[in-house]
Amino acid sequence: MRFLDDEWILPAMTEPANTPSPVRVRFAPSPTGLLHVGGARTALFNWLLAHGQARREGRDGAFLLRIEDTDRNRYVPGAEQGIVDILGWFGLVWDEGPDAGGPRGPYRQSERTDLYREHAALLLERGHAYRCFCTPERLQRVRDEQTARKQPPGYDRLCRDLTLEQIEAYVTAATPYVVRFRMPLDGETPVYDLLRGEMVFQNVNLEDLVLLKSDGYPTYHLANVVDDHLMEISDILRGEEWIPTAPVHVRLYAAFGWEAPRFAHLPLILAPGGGKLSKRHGSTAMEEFRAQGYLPEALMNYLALLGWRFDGSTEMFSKEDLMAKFTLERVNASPGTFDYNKLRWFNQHYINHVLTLDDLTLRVMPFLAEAGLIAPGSSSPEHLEFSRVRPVVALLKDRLETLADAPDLMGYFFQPDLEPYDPALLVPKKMSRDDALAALDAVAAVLPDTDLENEEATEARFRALADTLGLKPGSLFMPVRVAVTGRTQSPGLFGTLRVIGAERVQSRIAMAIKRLRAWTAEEPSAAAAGTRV
RNA sequence: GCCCCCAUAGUCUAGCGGACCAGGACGUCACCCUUUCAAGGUGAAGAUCGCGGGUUCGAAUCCCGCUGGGGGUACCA
Repeated sequence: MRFLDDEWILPAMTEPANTPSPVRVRFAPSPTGLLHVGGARTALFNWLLAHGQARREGRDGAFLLRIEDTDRNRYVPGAEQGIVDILGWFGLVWDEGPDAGGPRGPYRQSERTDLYREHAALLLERGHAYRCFCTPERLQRVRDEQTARKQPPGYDRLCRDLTLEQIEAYVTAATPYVVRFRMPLDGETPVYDLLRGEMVFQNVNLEDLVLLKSDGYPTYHLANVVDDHLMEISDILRGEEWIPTAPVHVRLYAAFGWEAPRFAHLPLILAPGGGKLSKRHGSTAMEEFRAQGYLPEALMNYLALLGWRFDGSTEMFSKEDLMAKFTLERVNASPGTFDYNKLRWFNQHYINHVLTLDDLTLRVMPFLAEAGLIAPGSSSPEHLEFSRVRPVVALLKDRLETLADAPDLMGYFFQPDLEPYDPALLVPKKMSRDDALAALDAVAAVLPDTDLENEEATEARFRALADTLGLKPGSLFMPVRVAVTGRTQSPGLFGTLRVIGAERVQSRIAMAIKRLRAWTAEEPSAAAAGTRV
């Protein structure tokens, strides 16, 4: 199907009348620690806007990763790699970044300091910025005094109008200085936000923010504006905490003579009790959720819905669904509370209903290996433990809320012998020790010539046995369950027996009989008697 | 204190002037299924649409005020 010969269609194809403008967005974390879920959601929305919405609309969409490592004091070695790793695990891919490269690099701000210094100099030259020689101590003192007088704290602009002579004196004395932005003293600055519409700020309330620190590194405000312009960012999607300084950024673009990108300030993610989501409430870092056995799919689905909505009733969204349906227009402006419960529900749902058994098995294996239940190895179907783990996962996946639940739930399938358990568990309520013993004896007797592979036949046999003993089926099943698993809760008995295997089933029942006898002899006790009627 | 943002059940939300005595989901409770626990199914409770004024024939939906929650107020991002 080619249109090359269609003369009249050619011009339109080579030179579209209205070239849709490309959408270039960025996620710009600072490498100061682990990636917060809020940051992950910001990254997600950026990515969805560029790779999803923009591309669907026939525009170019690029997602860049930029590392904002301009704070030497908070820099954490290895944090950048951690962020790159976890974003990859989360499922995001970027077109340009410190690792991926790209035409607008470098993508690490510490490698762009010359650029910031040049731009600060430009602003100085044009009178849009000034050198401030105030010491941090003085600034602190000024703030303290203002607070004491119940005045709004802020820089008193002492250095805003120094004379040339004064400046020269400071410079020759090699006094350290910062470069501050010269904000208009009056008037107002409107900021247009894609989610909120126009927000108007009175310039009197805005400060002469520091652009270049005395160590020569830029602050966020300068680096951000310079980079976003140089990297041709079209849309800034960032956290709501940036709203207060957005007007300054707008003024900065104007001072440089640049067109400002569009802004969309994403709503904050709040903690269950209100306030910032912090350690006190539970996990906050993506790395922690990964370690706790959350699936990236579930996390993505949950995080997408925390602030974005498709139609109010659809809730299950795969990555592909989000790509196909996400629109910035449907992002909410109001903050949302992080609901650990709902996240768990999504995780459970993906584990039990979305992932294939093979996939789930592969993901569970590292957790089992970590707990020492299976041999470590690569996560692939070739792993020698795969065929052993798979049937166990099939049996227990419906009660797995996180992958990390696996070791506890599955231990007895992998260990040769059971961990010690309370023999009293072998005797169900309303049953006597002798009844339980009789049941176990009867089962033990029948086991050698029972084919556990045939669940239905085994069940029929056990039911008949219960009937002969005058027991309800459940009363026979429970002692067997406890004998074989060491606990009162397990998957269906016959599937459990099948997977554990005849050999271990027999030895565990024999052991249970032994312990039950011993237990009764040694402890004809009140506690045990009391639990039974 | 000052500046700013936000406001539908405990939580996430649908709703964008009349079809809403407000819909979905998590959570909670009950029942069903059942060999235990889950999962699953069915159903229920839960919202004076934060409050008060307007505008309108009519407001959860528009406007104003208040209250509440949150954010910012660094040579951190």
